[in-house]
Amino acid sequence: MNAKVSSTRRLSPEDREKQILEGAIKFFAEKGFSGQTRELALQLGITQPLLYRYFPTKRSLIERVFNEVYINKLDPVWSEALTDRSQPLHKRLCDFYCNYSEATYRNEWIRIYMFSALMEEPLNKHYIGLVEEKILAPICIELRHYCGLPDIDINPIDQIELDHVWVMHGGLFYHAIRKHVYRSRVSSNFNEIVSRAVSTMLEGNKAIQH
Amino acid sequence: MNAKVSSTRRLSPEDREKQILEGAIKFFAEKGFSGQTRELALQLGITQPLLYRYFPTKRSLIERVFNEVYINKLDPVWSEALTDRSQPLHKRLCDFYCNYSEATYRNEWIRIYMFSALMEEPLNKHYIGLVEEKILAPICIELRHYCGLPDIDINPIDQIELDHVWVMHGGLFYHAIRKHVYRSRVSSNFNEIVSRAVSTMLEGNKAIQH
DNA sequence: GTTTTTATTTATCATCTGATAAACTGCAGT
DNA sequence: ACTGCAGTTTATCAGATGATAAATAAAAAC
Repeated sequence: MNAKVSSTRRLSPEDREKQILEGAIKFFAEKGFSGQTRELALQLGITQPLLYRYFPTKRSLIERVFNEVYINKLDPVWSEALTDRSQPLHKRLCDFYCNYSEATYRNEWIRIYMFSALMEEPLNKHYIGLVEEKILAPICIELRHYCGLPDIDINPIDQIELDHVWVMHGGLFYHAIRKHVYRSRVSSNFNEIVSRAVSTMLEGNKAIQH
Repeated sequence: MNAKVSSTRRLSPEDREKQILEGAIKFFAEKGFSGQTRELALQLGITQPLLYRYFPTKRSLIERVFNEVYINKLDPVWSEALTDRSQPLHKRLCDFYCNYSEATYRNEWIRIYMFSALMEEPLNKHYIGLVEEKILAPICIELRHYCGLPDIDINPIDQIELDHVWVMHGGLFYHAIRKHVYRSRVSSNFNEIVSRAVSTMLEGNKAIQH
């Protein structure tokens, strides 16, 4: 039954580093950053000092984990597609959340993100800024256009407007939190959830016209 | 400037226990449960072994923290008021989230909740069950009635329907996560956010009638 | 005022934990 | 087959960390 877990064979430095990094992602996603190097090594089937041949400190390994998980996961094409008015807004939003969720609503991504946020890692604030600038502000603008409200040139987007869009965005993100952090039973058909949430948001906003 | 922090005076056991418990709530909310007893003691202005006179183990202190923060925070009156059809649903939902958020969208509550969820504490699953049963399922029922859809007796509430309501609920909860976990700047006028989210949700659902 | 009680501190333990150094071993080059 | 390089392990350290026992001191009891 494959009892030998890719055991203590000699690997090339590149392979070993990659193996450690990927193992560390899984490990820290599960245990948080206070997880211990010995337990990580055990899980990798190597000895603990070997980690220090590839990463000078535990902290440096954690920072490599951040890079690996968060670098270049937001494709700028997606946010450009958000503003392509040749497509109906409902479709644009559904497509966007389909792509976005596939990239980020993953177990390791979500859990490491929450751990890092609780630990006040700068990663979090940086990422939030990106989300507001590249995703939520564009959605606000498109939403105004959809509802026939004044353009951004007339009055700029304010905090209340941004927070209103955050409710849908956060609500969808929260689906991933429920799945990967709470480990609740959630409906697997996420596209259906997105489609309903987007429809409701669009029709609701059109109806109430604040 | 009150440099002496309620210093090393002798306190009655009740007062000391209360002081430790309240300090522990603040402390663990900030550092997570891997925060160290010596640092907690320092923050309280007492020595570390004194903690062990009042709590046999660190774990027992953590469990007292859970009790203190989460016991009886959900007033059953709120969920009853949700189903009182003599009031318009919009008002009922706004009132509910106003009360609910005041009780739970607090720094210590939110942060300890996220820490405990990531650590797979049973607290979390228990609480989620309560939310679905006492809050979200009733909202689903009221929403059907509001939209003129078939009653619960005809077809029961399914996972998709629950998840749809979770999007608004989670979106509002996520506001508190942004504030207390991410520590982002959020608009302070939460009632306005709630009112808009509820209006949008109600009108949107009426409009699309899935 | 003396004694007793008990809240609190000091001193300390055993284990854990990140990190280092030296020994070992598989493999490439000759 | 021998040699040397480099990937890996064993042994170990120093400081941290949860927990305990004995000593101290403030308040209560007499």
